[in-house]
Amino acid sequence: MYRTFGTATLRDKGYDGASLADLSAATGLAKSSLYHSFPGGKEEIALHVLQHLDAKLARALFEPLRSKRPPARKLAAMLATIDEHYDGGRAASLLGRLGASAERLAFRRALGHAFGVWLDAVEALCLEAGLPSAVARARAEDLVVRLEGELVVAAGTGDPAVFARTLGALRRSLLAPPTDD
Amino acid sequence: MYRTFGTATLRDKGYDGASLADLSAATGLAKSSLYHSFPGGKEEIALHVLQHLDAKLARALFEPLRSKRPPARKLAAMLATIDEHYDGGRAASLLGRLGASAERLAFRRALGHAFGVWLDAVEALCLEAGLPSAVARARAEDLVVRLEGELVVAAGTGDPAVFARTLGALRRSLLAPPTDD
DNA sequence: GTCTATAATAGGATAGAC
DNA sequence: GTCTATCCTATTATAGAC
Repeated sequence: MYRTFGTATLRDKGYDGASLADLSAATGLAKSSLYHSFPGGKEEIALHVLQHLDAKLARALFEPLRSKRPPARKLAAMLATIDEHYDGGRAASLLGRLGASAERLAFRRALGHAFGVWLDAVEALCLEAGLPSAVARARAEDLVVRLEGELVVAAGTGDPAVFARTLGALRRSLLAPPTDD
Repeated sequence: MYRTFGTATLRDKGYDGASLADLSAATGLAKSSLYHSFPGGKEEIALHVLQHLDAKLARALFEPLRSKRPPARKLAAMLATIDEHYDGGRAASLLGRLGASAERLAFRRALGHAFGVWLDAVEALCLEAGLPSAVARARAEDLVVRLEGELVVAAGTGDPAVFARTLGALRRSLLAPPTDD
C-alpha cells in the first residue's frame, strides 16, 4: 500500500504530463515495481491517488464538523485546513488537474465522488448554521467553485496572493444570512 | 497565418495531452507542414493559439464597453458572450488548461497578459458603474475566479448546469453597491 | 507550402532473474 | 517485491521531393 505518492507528481504535472518515469523517480520504485502494485498502470495509480485524496478530504472536512464549536469556528478550521492543503494558493488542485482528463470514465466516478464529499461537508456546515436547504447547497457550490477557480487564476497570473483574499471573503460570507444569493 | 486552429484540440486535451498528430488531424496539415509555419513546434503552436485567444478576449470584452448603454446592459452582454464562448459550461477553459503547464515560461507571459486583459475589462465596467477602485478590482478577480472555477467543477462533477447559476449570480451581484465585499 | 519518409527519443508496458 | 533488460508504439522533429 506503499508510499502512496506520486500525488505531488500528478498534481503538478497532470495526468498526461506525468510519465511513468516521473512517478518512478517520485516513489523511488522502478517502473516494473509500480506495475506489480498497480497492474493497470498509470491509470490505476492515478485512481489510487484520487481515492487517497477522497479519504483525506472526508477526514479533514467532516472531522471538524463533529465538534461542538459554533459553525463560524468550524468554518474557520475548515478554511485553515484548505489553506494549508493548497499551500496558500501555490499548490495546484489534484481534482482540477485530473478533471481535465475526465473523459476517462475511470476518473469520472472518483472525481464526482470526491467533489461530492467536499460539497456535502460544506453544505452540512451551512445547514448547521441555519441556512435553508437550497441556499446551503448553492453556498457549498460557491465555495468549491471559488477555491478551484482561485487556484486556476493564481497559476495563470503567477500571483498566489489572492488566495488569501478569497479565503477571507468566504469566511465572512459563507454563513451569512441569505439575502441577495 | 492559417486555420489558426488547434485551439479546440489544445483546449480539450491540454498541452501534454494534445500530440502533434492530433494537431495535424485538427488542422488538416501534415506534421511537417506545421513545422514550416511554427518552427518551434508544439510550444510555438500553443503560444500562437494563446495570442489568438488574447486578441479575441480583447475584442469580445472591450468592444461592448464602448457603447453608451448602461453598465448593467454591458455586463449582460459580456456574460452572454462568455456563456457562448464556454458553451454554457460544457467547454473547458483554454487559459485554465494551459495554465496547468505554466512552468513553461513561454506561457507565463502570455497567460498573465490574457488574464490581465480579462480582469481589466471587468474592472473597467465596475468602475464605470461607480464602484470604488479597490472594490472594482476585487470584483473583477471574483468574476474571473468564479467562471474558471465553475468550469473546473462542471468538468469534475459532470454537471455543466451550475454554470448558468453562476452567470446569473454574477449578473445580479457584480455591480451591486459595495457592502460586505 | 505541402507532402512522404525517416530518424531519434520518450512513453507505456512486459519478462524473467533475484 | 524489487530489480535490469527489453519490446513496441507513439511522439517530436528533420530531410528532402514536389
